[in-house]
Amino acid sequence: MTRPETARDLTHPAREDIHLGAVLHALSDPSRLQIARLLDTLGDETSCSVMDLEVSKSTTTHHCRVLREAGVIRQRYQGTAKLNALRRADLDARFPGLLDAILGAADECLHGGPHHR
Amino acid sequence: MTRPETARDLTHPAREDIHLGAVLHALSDPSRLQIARLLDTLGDETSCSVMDLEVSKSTTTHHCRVLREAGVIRQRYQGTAKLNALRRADLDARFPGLLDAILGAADECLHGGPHHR
DNA sequence: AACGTATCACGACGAACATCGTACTACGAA
DNA sequence: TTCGTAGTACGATGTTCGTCGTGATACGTT
Repeated sequence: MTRPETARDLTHPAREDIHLGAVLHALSDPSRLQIARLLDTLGDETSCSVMDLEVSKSTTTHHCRVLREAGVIRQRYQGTAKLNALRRADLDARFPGLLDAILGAADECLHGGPHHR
Repeated sequence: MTRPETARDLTHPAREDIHLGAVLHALSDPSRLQIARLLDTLGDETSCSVMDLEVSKSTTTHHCRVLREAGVIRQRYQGTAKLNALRRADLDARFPGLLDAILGAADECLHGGPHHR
């Protein structure tokens, strides 16, 4: 039956409406940065459920929403699952080098040095 | 009271103690991003007072403090003035390409819009 | 249709943040 | 020493954020 289209609409900002401040803020949270890293390593068809974050399910949903509204990821439904993908092409076009620098820095940060935890 | 020599001690994180999340969060604020851009264009000996931000003096002080504690800028006193400098060498060493990507994106962001200049 | 699974929307709550004004300190010059 | 300038510290306030639990929704399978 035709559902009232209000339910599963996912709004994404257009490429030119992606704002630097929003992207930086979105990726400044450790959970969200990890989501971005996961999507970068696991590929473009990663469901929310496979991300094993240290927060609850609803919080994960919230973080994915923030990332989507900032233009960092794209989300689409496939059955009961929601697949997430980095908007690499859009981000690279709008902010060249930014995504690579941040993801590279995150890798460096997490297992590159003798830092505590 | 146990006041050390002067109240003008400025604590900076060591290069290894600069954290990506703190840097991204610091630069996600428009005022702080602008401060970083000013320091990038005006050079390493820029006083707080020449930054003409749309916020009050005490708020500017606060933003500079956040940037310093995140490791983005270095501050030192010279007489009554406090000079600010980007910690470009430290940031480039720790997060290669990050600062350039962010500053470049900020320029793109501000000059690409439908505004003058 | 009924059920189970995956996900979301909503509301709540404490923590963190951005902002301000005022009172204060430090330094150089008169 | 007195004064003016540059910047700080502190407290207050309204806002945003991160987190959670609960109830609802959509989809595939039975």
